[in-house]
Amino acid sequence: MSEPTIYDVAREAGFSIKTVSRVLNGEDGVRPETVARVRAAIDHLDYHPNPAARRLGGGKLPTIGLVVDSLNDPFFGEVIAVVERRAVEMGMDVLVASTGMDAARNQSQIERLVRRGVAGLIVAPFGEGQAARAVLPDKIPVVVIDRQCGILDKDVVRVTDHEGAHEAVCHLIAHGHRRIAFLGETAEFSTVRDRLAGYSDALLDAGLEVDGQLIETTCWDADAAYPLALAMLAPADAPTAVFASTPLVGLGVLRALKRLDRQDVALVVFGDFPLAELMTPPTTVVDQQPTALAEAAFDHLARRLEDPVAAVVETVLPTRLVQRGSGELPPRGPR
Amino acid sequence: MSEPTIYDVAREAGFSIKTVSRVLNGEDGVRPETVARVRAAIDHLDYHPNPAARRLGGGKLPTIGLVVDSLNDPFFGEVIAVVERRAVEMGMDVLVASTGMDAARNQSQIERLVRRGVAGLIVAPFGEGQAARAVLPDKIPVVVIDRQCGILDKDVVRVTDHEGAHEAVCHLIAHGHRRIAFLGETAEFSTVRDRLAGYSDALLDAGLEVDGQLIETTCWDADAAYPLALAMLAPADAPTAVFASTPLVGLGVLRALKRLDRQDVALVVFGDFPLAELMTPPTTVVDQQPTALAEAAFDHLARRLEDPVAAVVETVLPTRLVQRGSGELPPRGPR
DNA sequence: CTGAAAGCGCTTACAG
DNA sequence: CTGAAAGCGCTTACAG
Repeated sequence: MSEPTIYDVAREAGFSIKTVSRVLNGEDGVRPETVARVRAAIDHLDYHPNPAARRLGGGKLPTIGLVVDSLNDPFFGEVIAVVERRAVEMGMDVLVASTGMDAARNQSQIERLVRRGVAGLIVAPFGEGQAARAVLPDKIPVVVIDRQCGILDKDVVRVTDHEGAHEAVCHLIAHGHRRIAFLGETAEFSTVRDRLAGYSDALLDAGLEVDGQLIETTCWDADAAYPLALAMLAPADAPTAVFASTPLVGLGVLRALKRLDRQDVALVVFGDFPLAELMTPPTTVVDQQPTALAEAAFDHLARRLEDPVAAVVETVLPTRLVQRGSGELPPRGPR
Repeated sequence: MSEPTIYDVAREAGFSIKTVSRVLNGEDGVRPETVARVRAAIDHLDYHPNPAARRLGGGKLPTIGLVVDSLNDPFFGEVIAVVERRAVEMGMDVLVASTGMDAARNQSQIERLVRRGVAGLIVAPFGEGQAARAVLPDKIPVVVIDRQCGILDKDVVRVTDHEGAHEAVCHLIAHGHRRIAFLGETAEFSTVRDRLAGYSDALLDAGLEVDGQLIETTCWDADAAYPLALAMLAPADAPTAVFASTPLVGLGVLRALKRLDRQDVALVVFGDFPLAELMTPPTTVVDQQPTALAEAAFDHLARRLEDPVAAVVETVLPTRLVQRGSGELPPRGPR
């Protein structure tokens, strides 16, 4: 009728509940024969430990908390999908929380998940250095994804922002472009700063000047990026190429290009997005490989769940330039 | 140091823990003055009830379970975002689970969430009639979204699949099309069957024949849809318009059109998708308004959380034809 | 209107 | 290698 408990398993196996608990938690110092008998009872009764009781007794929930900017975003959508699949494979589940890029909400969401008793956290952090670090708990494993935010004492999994941007801009330069715009969200984000640095370094490496007029770092989202992209691209002396530091900004640029009915402006977007291949021309991107990033993040969390004092590691995954057409356009002639 | 408990609140307020519990659960029969004193103590100590203890005592977790086909899907991404926002607003959190369109996994995911003790469930069901119904729990509120699957004793929130498809196909007919293809996933889905019926009825209403050659219902996903769409559109006597029953199928069609370098085939997709407006021509869609659907689903769940025996309701939200260009193309001439 | 008691199903700390 | 006891922080069922 009702769910079997640890007492039912103990009775069935002929041992005390403590021994069942030992088997459940993989503690050693139990005779193999005993382990087998307990396992058999567990299987026979289809017993599942009660997570609430386990939690109350002093353990953690078999649950991973995932904190991201936004839940309806293709990049984080991939991350959520991978984390959930991996979690379920090991019998855990996933509590999701979004920050909406708000510092206060970021903090309250993390506190809520910790209070719930999640066993570990995967977080796309928010803020800078001490502020970003301070809201992360120390009692449970935390893996930081996407951006480092100056956090040095947690595992971090991110991509080569500087190198990826550098490669993209070198690519545009190699195709003949000299006036290349940079459009990004606020430079509050370390990822945006890194990508901007990669952009600047690529220009300097090629002996080109970094023109502040061609740099826009207030494109909070696609709606904000659209008018800024329009303003950047409308003039007669507009740049011949654009580097968009995120898909959202890229979307704003694409809308502006559509509005201007221009298909001759070269474009590379940092971050792949669905339907990029269906744009006209198809959009060249720097692929962040969110699936690989999420897999790596989960690997690190699983490792730290087993060994909480493992050395802190920073994993920097390579990006991949995906040439689809828009990044290979030559500079247009003067109009 | 450690978190305050109900005993701390009781001591601070000068009442027993039972009275604190009453205030916490909004039970009536407590003097207003007492409520105020307890509330003040709660605020003063920044007390948060321990969910695990509450659960173990016999209550439910302050948690909503959300079960969908896939977590990285624009439609469900919107649903997840809305559900999480609403849940957090009422102090609850969200466990997500994906089924991958697999019946066994669907069942195990639901069982897992129920075992965890979620207070309620929002489910995009899977299967048909008795099979779909059987896996849903009866002890907690369940709201079914997107498709009914013959489930009659649970709240359902879905859209006008038949009418939306009917309107879309009438729209194509009004623009002069006579040979209109239907591309959909398996007819196992009631939504696909409803949309197919809407398609057929629109043709019949216009005195047109329903040609089985123009109906394809084995486009499981975008990769499967692509070759099927290619085969459908390549011949000289190909249909002049396509109705795609989901965004995934629409994506396959768009790829095929790109491959064939054709911009003269009319297209309406059931379900909006990001960047539809950036296609060439921009894609006309039947908008399912996932945000409104998710809001309605949450409203129903919240209602049923308060009143578990409320009458079962089926909510059918209207769709909205969004004309962007691809659905307004005239039939091309013979080649 | 308020409270004392028992119990939910585990875990930790201690014995043997 | 195994177990008896206490306790985690709530809730339900029962009193008064």
